[in-house]
Amino acid sequence: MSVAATATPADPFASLNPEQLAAVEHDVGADVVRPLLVVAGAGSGKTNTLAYRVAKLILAGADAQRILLLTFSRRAAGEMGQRAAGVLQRVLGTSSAVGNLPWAGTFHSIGARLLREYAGRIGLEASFTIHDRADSEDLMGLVRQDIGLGATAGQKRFPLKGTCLAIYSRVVNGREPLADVLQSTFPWCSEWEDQLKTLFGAYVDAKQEQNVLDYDDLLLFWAEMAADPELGPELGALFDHVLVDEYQDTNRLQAAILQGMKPDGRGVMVVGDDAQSIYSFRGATVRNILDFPQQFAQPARIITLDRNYRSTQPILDASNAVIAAALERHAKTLWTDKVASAKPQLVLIPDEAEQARWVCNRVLEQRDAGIVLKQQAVLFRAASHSAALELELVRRNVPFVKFGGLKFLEAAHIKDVLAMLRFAQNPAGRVAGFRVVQLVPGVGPATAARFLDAVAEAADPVAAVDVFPAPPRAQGEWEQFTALFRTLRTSGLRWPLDVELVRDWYQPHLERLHDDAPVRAADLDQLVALAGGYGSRETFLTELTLDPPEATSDRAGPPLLDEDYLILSTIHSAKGQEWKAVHVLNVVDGCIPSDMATGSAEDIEEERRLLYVAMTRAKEHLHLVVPNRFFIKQQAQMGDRHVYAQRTRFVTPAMLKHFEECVWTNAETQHIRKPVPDTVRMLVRERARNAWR
DNA sequence: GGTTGGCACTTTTTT
DNA sequence: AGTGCCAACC
Repeated sequence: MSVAATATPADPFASLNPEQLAAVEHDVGADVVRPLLVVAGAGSGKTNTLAYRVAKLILAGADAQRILLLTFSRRAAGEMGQRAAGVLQRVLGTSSAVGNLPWAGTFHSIGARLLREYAGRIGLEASFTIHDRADSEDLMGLVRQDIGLGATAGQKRFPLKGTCLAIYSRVVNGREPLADVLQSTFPWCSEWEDQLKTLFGAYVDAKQEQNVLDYDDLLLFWAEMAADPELGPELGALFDHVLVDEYQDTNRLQAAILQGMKPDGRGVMVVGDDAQSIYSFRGATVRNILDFPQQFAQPARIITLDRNYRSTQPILDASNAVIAAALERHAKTLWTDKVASAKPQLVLIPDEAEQARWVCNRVLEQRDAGIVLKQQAVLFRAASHSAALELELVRRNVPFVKFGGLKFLEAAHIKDVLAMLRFAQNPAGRVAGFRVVQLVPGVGPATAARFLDAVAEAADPVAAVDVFPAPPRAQGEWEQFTALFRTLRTSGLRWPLDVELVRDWYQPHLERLHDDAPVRAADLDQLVALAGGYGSRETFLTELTLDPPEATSDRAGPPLLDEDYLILSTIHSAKGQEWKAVHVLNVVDGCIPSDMATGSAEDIEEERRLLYVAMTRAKEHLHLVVPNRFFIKQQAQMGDRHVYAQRTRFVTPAMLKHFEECVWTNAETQHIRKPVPDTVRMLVRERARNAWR
């Protein structure tokens, strides 16, 4: 987005500023390409810089097949490839296939691909299936039952399966000893250290026996290969250049992968911004970007991009002020030559219902003023914060698409159908098998376990399924299930026929299990359509778990591409994006920072960065909305329990000069706005909190 | 052995 | 408020 209009078609590189150009041309054509760290502030043309460098490398003779480009999402990878291709096309004047980057993707998807290729060499079946987080939790739960760590082992409750997985994942991704992770992040589970160790050992065994990998394995196995004296260099030699985007959100394991593949750092370039690090809950650490310069045999060159091409100066002033209060950071102050007089607004609103109405009004006003809905976004800390707004939008017929939060793939009926496909793909996988076989009426956990044992022990799964005695209460239904399994295991089935067969088999179960079967059936039709876009069952299953369709829409079906719609998104999912107008909901203590994340100073710092990320998405208009009265979720429909919220602690009184404060009261609700002394507020807040302790 | 009903608990962000 | 877990019933 930073391309100045003055660029001539012949030399698109002329549009870059000196720092960007330095990054793009760094050691191009040199014998040794030294490691490079680009510290790129929000809106500083980071994506462009990466894309231009790729183009420059290819123009200088690099082989596109030997460029590894690691991004945070599939979407980012695609966009980067397209931009690079665009530059090449402008320079070369023709559309050539050179811009096609076969090795662009997320760490996880590239890992999956390498592991399939190298499966034979590392004692892995190439047909492995991949567990998403829910599957991994389920397996953790099964294993926990198996080894007798039921929820009531002893007097106190053993951690829930989700917590167990979170701990395990943290240990793996952070390369930290279990004891340290427990102490720092899960202190209430410390007493279970020994049992957790046993559990994790059994969990790893189970995955191996069942030929499944979880998200963490994709990185872990890759890191192990990279660390191997024989395989590591071989992997490294596949690529001349390794470029990593959003490096501030990588974890120790990912850094180890880089280190293993390119121990001398040759050809390695990473780009990131420590001020935008918001994934520490996933094991990401700012240390990666801070330590990068000294990580390799030779020190890395550092280039800083602090010229912002996105926002107006008043928006930057406010954002800079917020991040300047951070405890530790790479000092860096964004600047721009986009002048504007309007300051960001800090909008004080009586309550959440009014907030929804106000945002809705504002969005429509701005649309009337010429900003299409797609150029406007509403951002929030947690997916549930947009509930009231969604209702209001539906009521007033404003189309929208929501990013983040509940996904298509998490719906029970979708999971059922996918489980059948996964079971056919990998009959050793117990999570998928356990789920589908219990869909047959009369089959419960006990029968399912015996069935899966039989399948696992047999050399030929189809024969084992045929031989297994039909459960007495499941006759008829059982035969249909086994027939489907047999068909799905037949070679030569033309994808995506598989999905249609499963859907047809599932239809009666769907009607039996769900009242809203017609709605769910429509989802399944969508799944079938989606499947057509993939080449095979294996790629479909892999890609779907690694890159799930992220948007959910309350409207039937995905909106057409040329249709206009408002963007609703969690702040996390808004990373890397920009809009002309941005509204941030619930800018109050308890939401930003989230009440869940005020445990440690680091947690709070991350919340501060979160607000910074949200604010720096805005190009022209930024509104922070502060509802004064805040309804507590999770109470009876018409419940009236609420807390009085306060403006987020990240906007201090000293920063107010950067904002235009607006107070908005609706005539109907004015009576609520009697001033409440702070001490009383705190009391109410405390009481409301204590109700949940 | 499977299903159903009652009790207790958590509560964010995601590859 | 919804889910997950356990224990009593069929």
